[in-house]
Amino acid sequence: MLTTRPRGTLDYLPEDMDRWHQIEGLAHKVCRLYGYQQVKTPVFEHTELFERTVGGATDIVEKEMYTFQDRGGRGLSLRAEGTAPAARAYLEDKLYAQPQPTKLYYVEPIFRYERPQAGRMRQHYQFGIEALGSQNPALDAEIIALAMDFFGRLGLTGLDVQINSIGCPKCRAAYREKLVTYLRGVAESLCDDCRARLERNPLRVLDCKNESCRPHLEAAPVASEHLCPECRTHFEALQAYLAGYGIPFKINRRLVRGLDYYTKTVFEIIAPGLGAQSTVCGGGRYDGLIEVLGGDPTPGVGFGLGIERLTLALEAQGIKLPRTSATDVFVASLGEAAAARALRLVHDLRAADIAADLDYLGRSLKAQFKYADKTGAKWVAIIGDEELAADEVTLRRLDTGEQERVPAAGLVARLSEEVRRAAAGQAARAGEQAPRAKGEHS
RNA sequence: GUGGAUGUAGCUCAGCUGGUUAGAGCGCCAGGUUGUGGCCCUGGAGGCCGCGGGUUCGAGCCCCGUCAUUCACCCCA
Repeated sequence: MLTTRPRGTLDYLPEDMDRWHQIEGLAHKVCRLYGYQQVKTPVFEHTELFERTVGGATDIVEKEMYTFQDRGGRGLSLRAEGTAPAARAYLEDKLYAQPQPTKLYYVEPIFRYERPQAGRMRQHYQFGIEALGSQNPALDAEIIALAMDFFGRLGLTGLDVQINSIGCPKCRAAYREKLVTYLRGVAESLCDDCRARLERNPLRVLDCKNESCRPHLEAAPVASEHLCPECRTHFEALQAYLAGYGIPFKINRRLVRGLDYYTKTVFEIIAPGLGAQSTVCGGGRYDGLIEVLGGDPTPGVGFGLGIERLTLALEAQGIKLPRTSATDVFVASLGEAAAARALRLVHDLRAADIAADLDYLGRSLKAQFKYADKTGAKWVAIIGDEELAADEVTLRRLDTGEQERVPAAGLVARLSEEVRRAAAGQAARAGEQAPRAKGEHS
């Protein structure tokens, strides 16, 4: 083999795509229910978009971006994060001139140069939403509710919602000073990483996982207890709204997100059974971001939701989504004349929106049956000499083994009816499932 | 970037203290019925034992390097 897929990337194979389409389809559906509209932005952006918004002192910008120059000498980077491109599009494409607030979503790949591990890929997909133009805490609650609704409809349980507030630039400056003063006092007891972070990004010291730092950080001042009145009111309102949605949550006073643009609300949704990378959804408010990009002050709030981690969570809970891509009918034939007839029949079936397939390997009838069975076909239509003479086909249901002779001319109409009935049954079952899954979270 | 584990058939793995033609189960293909799937039986195809070097009469097994996978740290979805 000449080469393999690059480290930290995944091939999505046919067997994966049913689940993928259903997850993405559900994202489309839930977003429509909540009034969010889809955008697609380029896979690469000018590097400064990420440098200026995410922050130059963050790991993402310092060491994780796929950055390159194009042939015209432009400095570009593969999308390292979802919010900044969406915010850029909002400003550049003047979405602020549309009815407000602007509620957007996307399902797109993100690229970060990291060491791969469970739930971490160099290319991964995020379903993200962004609500721009309102600082109403009800919107912070809405996006959390949307995420939980989405998870609930997939049947996921045991999710843990953690929220915090890191304040606005006003209260954060005062708090930051207080924190740095405290940390300097205990600096000698902290690990090397923390001492370095103390100067560059002191808030991050708080969620250091190093055991030796823990005791010294217990007494450190936390942001949520040093909020200005506006931020405190916002945080309290968010909690009231979440309660109103019936969403259980925990306040995690050490939750600090690593991106510079966050203000006020930050949150994570953690799924059980994922190993070390257990956050399936993370986000928060970014009221200063649009200004950094050169626009008028415009508040915003959003989240990113990792599709690969979601998939791991579904597997951990044994949740299998139904197969949707199988062919409806396999047309088996015996002999050359019958094969020619089968070809025409398949053509007619497909024209009538019935998924039909046939043998291309000259296989025995038995082998054709095995193939039909393994590929998930629901029916096999058999054409042999007898059927050819009578202008009929033998139609067999593979799940029940029921078999009958039907006129060839009536096959399309007959199967159309069956396929429609099956689809209606499936829709009804899906409809029953949703409220029950949703109820498990309230 | 740091640390640990693992690389043998498409998949999951065996392979005794280095010793002749490298095995199993599942999967794939075919046959058992020249008109019928799932179960069963039989047969077949498929492996430069990740790659490169070394030790040895002899290496899948030992040593070194390298690449890849994987888990964890950092950080993130």
